Amino acid sequence: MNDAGCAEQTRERLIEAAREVFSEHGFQGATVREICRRADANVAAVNYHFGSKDGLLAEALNFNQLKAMQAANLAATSCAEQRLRLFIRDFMLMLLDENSASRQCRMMARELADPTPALDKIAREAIAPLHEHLGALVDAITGGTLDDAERRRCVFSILGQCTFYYHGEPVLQRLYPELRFRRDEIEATAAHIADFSLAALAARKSA
Amino acid sequence: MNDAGCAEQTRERLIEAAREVFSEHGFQGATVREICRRADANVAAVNYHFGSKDGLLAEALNFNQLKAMQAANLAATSCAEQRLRLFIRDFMLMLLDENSASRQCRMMARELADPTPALDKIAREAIAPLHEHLGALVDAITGGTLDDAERRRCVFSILGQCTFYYHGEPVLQRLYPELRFRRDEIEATAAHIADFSLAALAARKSA
DNA sequence: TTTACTTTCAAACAAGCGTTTGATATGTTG
DNA sequence: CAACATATCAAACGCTTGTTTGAAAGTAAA
Repeated sequence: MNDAGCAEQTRERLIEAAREVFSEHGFQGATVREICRRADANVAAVNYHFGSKDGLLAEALNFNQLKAMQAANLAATSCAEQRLRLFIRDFMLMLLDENSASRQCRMMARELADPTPALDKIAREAIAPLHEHLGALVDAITGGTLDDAERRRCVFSILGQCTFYYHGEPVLQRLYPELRFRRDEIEATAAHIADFSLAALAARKSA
Repeated sequence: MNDAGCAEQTRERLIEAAREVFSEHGFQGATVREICRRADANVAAVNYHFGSKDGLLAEALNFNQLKAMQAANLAATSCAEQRLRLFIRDFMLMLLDENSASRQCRMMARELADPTPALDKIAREAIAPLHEHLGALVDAITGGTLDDAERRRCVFSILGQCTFYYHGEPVLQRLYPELRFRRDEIEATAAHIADFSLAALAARKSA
């Protein structure tokens, strides 16, 4: 063991600080020095404990909340339509609610447009299951009448509506300064996206 | 005047190269040296002609194509539904078609998630009119039955579906390597988004 | 030609980055 | 105790970044 830090604690503090900084500034924009400053650790600590900034990112990635969301949604006994509603709500809260413990997931969204060494892992372990889950929901709602390309496009339409609020936040804040994403606004937005998407899927079903 | 460069030509080459590099790597990711290399100019040329990298970005921004798109759409005599179809098609081609002369617009999309000194100008001069144009279309399609918040959310739903393919491209390439956004695929995608959105708006109308 | 102005260029600058080093202190093990 | 491994730290390294400098080359006006 060591002094006050008590060994393993520095590692944990670094991971937590990394999740903060990565989610705020993205991988490129985040600096090792800033992470260490927030973790009250020396600059060399990152390379000592994780080998590199890349290694820290890999350790900081955590898909547990996303997996838990999907598991809970699968376990729900509601109909497919209602499960889509719930899923969109949970997903939007994860993306937008400042108070939720979702920093480790927001890190992902940050990197989507700007590949990092960890994007392969993110795509494989987090986003692919997300697409599959939504694809199954779309199939259940439309009665399995869509071919692969159509189902995929429907999944993209739903995800696109959700992630728009995340990616476009800086612009939305400028254009609509009065728009604040408090919990009730997030839920209303999620309800809109669910309504919008279910109406569109219902049209697919009858067609 | 000067030697071969003929004065003003260096400025123009720098702007053109800047549009290329900014649209490929974003403002942060782009380097002055890379821009000057492509423009066959000295590193100091950017600061001589534009004062700074920021100044170059401001000069390189160009919303003409976006404005032309909206003007053409306004001039169309079709019904609102058809005009939304056309608009989504044009917008998607602008965002995704490598062969179109749309680099100056793709620069914008790059910056949306990562504010730069020029984001205020982009939001004010390019994105706000875009939102207004789509809002008017949504109003025409739904018969003006929506309140401000609902209309805005419908606009966001449409824009979100479109920009998803742009922002998520690196991930989509990893998950669906066979997916190539050639012109026909872009048009099919645009048709899907229009179908999806019009079905959802039709449900709003009757409600 | 001389003078003044514009433009280009190689070189350097200061700052920030991720990373490495070598010393130092601490705890564990023989 | 001595020997060893672990963890931290200040300092520096090597590199890249945007920017600045001062000289050189060209053109234009006096």
